[in-house]
Amino acid sequence: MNLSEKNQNIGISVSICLFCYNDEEKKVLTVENKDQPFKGALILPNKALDPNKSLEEICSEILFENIGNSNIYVEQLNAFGKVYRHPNGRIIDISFYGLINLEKDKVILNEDNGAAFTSLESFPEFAFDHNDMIEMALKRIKRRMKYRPLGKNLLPDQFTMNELEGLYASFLTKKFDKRNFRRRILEMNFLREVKKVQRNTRGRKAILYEFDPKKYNNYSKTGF
Amino acid sequence: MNLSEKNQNIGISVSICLFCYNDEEKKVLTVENKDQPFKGALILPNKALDPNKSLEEICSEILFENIGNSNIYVEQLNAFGKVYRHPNGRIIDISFYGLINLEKDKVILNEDNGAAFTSLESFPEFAFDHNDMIEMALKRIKRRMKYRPLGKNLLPDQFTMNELEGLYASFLTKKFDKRNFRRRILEMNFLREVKKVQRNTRGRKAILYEFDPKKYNNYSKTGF
DNA sequence: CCAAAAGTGTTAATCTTACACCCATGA
DNA sequence: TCATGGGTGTAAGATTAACACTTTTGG
Repeated sequence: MNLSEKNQNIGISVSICLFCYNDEEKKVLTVENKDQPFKGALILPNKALDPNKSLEEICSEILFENIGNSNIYVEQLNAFGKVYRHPNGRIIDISFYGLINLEKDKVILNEDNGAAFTSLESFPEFAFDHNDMIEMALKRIKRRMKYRPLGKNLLPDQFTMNELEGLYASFLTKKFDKRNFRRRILEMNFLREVKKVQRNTRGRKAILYEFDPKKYNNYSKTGF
Repeated sequence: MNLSEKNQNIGISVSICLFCYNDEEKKVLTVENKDQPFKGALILPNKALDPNKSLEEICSEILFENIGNSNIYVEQLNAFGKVYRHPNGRIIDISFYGLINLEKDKVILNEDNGAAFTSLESFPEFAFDHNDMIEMALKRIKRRMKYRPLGKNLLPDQFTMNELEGLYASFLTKKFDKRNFRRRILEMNFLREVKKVQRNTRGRKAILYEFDPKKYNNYSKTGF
């Protein structure tokens, strides 16, 4: 392939499925579509690729523009390239997904863009093929959880075992047995007990845990 | 994003890691690079994306041009998009991987392109980032094998248990215990015993098996 | 008859699953 | 004191892993 072949008149956009876990629900960062077609529709934040920037740089820009924080780890999901996926012409979308915690990670939602974290419990409808992207991202996370720990990016620094269980239940869409869950997670040995003060809540106070960064990262890289 | 943003002067290419399993080795389809830079170097077959064709259509064309057969199932691997990955300018490569059997699938290697199946046992060096692509594809296959059966596309219609074991050992880069392997595979119940005539070979004749298409396909879709 | 490759079972250890009650706290 | 949510152990069943010899066949 040489330079003359480069000018193919195909657009490339980058989009991000950024998930958080809040109020015991999983949510995704959405913006309001500003252009035709589907003006006003719910879409994933996205941006045209700049020839001089890497895919990851564009991700950072998307994040900065919509939540005022670009320091979020993302992974590539898929290139969506159907000929007729975008009514305005041929646009290939390279999508990424990432995870965030709304307390730990500073987030300032860009109101001009209609940026918001939208709950997925009620199956919102997105324009274009953005529903497919979200579905694929959730599948990918689900699969990934069988190999690697999840939670560091989604939970606050300290959390209870029940919060972690809720997170797992939500992303794996399955219920756990409290005792078995607790045992299995603790056996993996990437959690550290902190102290016994939990925020004011009814009932018995829960033990707080935090991730042991070294062990968590090891498992994160190499899998269980 | 509107049409005016489309002309970004970024090239898009599609490339394929097409694996086969032959002579008890895994091999990948390679061609000779015809252009500068790295003229003559070993590369993966690839082609510029045409604005009016889907990614999958381009895959078919690549396959047809290099092995004379476009009827090969491929899956998307990754978009490789580093700014400096290609010395001639900004080219995003969307890579796919697929599996083939050289007896079952008619293959006519395009000699003009230097098309060949190159063994991976000796760790050949490729130009550009094509080594990364192969490595990622092999990792992907490895991971996939934990959920889904492998073999239908790689083996002849009828095969022995030892051939299947060799294939698994090769792609998972680990040795198996004959007895345990046999038991586990048979328990999964997607194999059918055929008859006891095996091609002339030293030693005892082996039982031939074939995949039960329905059960194999079910597992292939839904995983174990 | 022997070299080469195919085929075959059992046991111990580990992992998974199911299951129900007591504990600490704040209102 | 009671309602709320947190915390705990065990046993049966399933799965996995380790292990070595016999069978069939062609040369």
